[in-house]
Amino acid sequence: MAAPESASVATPYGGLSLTHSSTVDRVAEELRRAVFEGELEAGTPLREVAIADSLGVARSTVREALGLLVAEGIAVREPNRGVSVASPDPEAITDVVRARAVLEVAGVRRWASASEEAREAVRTALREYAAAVAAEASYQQLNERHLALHLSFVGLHESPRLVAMAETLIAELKVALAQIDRIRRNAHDQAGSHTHLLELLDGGDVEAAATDLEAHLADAEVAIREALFRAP
Amino acid sequence: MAAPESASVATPYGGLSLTHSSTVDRVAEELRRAVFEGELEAGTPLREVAIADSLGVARSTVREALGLLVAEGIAVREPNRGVSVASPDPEAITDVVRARAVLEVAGVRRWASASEEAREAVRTALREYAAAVAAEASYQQLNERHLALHLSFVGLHESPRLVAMAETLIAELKVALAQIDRIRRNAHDQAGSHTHLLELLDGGDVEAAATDLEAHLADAEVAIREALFRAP
DNA sequence: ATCGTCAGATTGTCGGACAATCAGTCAACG
DNA sequence: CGTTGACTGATTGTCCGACAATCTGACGAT
Repeated sequence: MAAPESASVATPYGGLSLTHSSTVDRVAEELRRAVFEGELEAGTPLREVAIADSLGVARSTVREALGLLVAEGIAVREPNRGVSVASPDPEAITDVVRARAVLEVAGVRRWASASEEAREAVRTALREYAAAVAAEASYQQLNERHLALHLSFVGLHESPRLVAMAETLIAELKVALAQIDRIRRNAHDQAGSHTHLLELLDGGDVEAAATDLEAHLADAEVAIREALFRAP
Repeated sequence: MAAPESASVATPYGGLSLTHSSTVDRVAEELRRAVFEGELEAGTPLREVAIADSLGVARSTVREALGLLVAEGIAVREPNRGVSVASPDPEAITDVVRARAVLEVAGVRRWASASEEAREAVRTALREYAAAVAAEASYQQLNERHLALHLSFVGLHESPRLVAMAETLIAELKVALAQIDRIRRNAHDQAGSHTHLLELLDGGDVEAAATDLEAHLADAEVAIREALFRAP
């Protein structure tokens, strides 16, 4: 069903794109990076003026960037008290994991009816994760790949909005993970578990894969909670 | 598990609250209202200065409010071209309905394991919807109650984040519905269908309810699409 | 028909300003 | 001794004015 080209030829410039990076975006990106890499501890207040002249931008610009972080759940704003890095409490962890479980498990259940493209995305995400594990990559690399794999499960829905939601959930989770970065989680012996999951999927046993994933998420939740809230 | 009160008595002020309404919030709320009530057609550009001195506030305040609307999917921002009311295209409708289906159906499937509180919320939502139908309430009233009912399905997850997500999805949908408000959808002969669904749930046949809901959403999608994109 | 160029409008960003609110201190008071 | 009230400094919420960069549309030149 080709769209009727308005006379003349179709333009051959379909493959071009240009990323418009506004100052606000760059500020927000820098703040995200600082949070995810643990430079900014949870609960740290993000002072507008301090950030502004630290980055050489106007306060209004910083304000707008902070609004973005708040919308993404990376930071929280208290009226007249400013915004600070979100400090994950136990309920938040539970809720995020539960929400993720809904999105990811439902995605996995769609495995059979998903597009081959989406399925292939899962496979490559797993490959890259496994490669990072084998190469004993940095903790942050592992995290990144691991979460990307989970995101690819949601991608099986082929719904941009569901993926966007999963992304903000994962962003919130990354704030928590950044806190236990130093504690050096023992995690990431999980590569095998994920491989098993994919085998189940390719073998057609979707239900087993779904329950597997659910168990994995439940495990992850208690692991994170213990690392965070059983502090010395 | 009562929290250990730090000596002395527990404060008897638990039931107090105070809603801090910033100017930004009020501006955003006014804009939402205008969009949902059809005063602002889809695609209408939201000029910062015009809104600013129309409401008697500063431009920066309006900018921040617009940022909120964009984050909620009610409006879209194009770089250097400002923000305008989101104009739903067919893909967006499909995607929103698909995402809703995932959240709502998964919620309904949790009926048995949900808290009695959440289940009761569904029942009262249905009652209020039915009452509105019986009273031949205004089109907007019906819409409001109908969507509240669907939101209560998501509430069965008892996950604040999933509910928040469903709310933004519904907000996006309301923009579309505002467009066909004038066209006076025939809809809302659906009260019976929902009552049937609840009977299935209370009877324990969760699966039947889930497939019912799925069918209902699919119907709604084509209805909306036809009303929107088969213009005279 | 395509390409410069120009004027007008609008956004993106800046800088400064001020009242309102908040956290902390500390003295006064019952 | 615990509560209250007043003071100070810091920070946010909001406003105002300004300017460069960018988009839109028209107009004329090639």
